[in-house]
Amino acid sequence: MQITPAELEIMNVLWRAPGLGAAEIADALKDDKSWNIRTIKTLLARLVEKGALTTEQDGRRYLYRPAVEQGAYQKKEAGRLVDRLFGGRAAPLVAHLADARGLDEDDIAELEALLGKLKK
Amino acid sequence: MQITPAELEIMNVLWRAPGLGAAEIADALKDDKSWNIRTIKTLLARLVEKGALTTEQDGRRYLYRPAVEQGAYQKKEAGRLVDRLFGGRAAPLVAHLADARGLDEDDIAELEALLGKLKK
DNA sequence: GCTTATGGACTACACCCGTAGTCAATCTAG
DNA sequence: CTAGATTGACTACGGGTGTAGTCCATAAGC
Repeated sequence: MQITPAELEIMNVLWRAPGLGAAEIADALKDDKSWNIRTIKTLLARLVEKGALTTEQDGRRYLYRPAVEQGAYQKKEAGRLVDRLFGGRAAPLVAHLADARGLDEDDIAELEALLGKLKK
Repeated sequence: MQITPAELEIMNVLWRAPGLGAAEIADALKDDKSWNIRTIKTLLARLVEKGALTTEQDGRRYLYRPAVEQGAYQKKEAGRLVDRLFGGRAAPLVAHLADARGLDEDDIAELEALLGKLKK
């Protein structure tokens, strides 16, 4: 199930707030993307068609909610990136992230906890 | 400078061994991808056109070498993924990677060293 | 009640991408 | 020297993707 970058914007909204209608999604996105409502409806239709969203009739309109778990999707995509760019090794990716964007205190603490658990 | 997945396969070869000709690249890829030499040449032409490769004439053929650093490209793409999928936070990505693919001893050691340095 | 806004369904269209094919020139094996 | 292989340049083409437009039915404002 391939989700394109534009479609992902929609998914991100619905993962945060499942069960919105097209107009509400448009509203949630209006600050970041200047998308015509038609565009959003096209993306919604494609996502439904490819099984990434389910619909529920609500009067004259549909309410949309994700049919795929955000975590599962993130995991799959992260794995793909690591394979494509880093030959499957995760550590260099983390090093790059640390360098490019900097990890803050919380990130570092979180990672340390994670490593501790992994070493167990 | 957008590099597509297919183009990235070429870049990966040239990052490892800059200065190859089309036929040599085809040879380096023949085990993983069953690409026609035409396909490879098309990808090379597109990469040159978008400035990701430089060429050097060598008799009747070209030798290709990357015009972008692998590290810089990796960094940019890693950042894009984190933004698109994780709202900019790196730690959840690492958690996913650890979960999905498992980090081995070396990875863990590497990350610990990295965190140590970051905490400085 | 008429007009206008809104909903979903279907259609459009240009550009990108993967995957080659054609062509003309040139190199190479016999 | 001739026939085939190889090279880069250009062309092709179907499916995916971003970005809407059209159509028809219905809801809502006046």
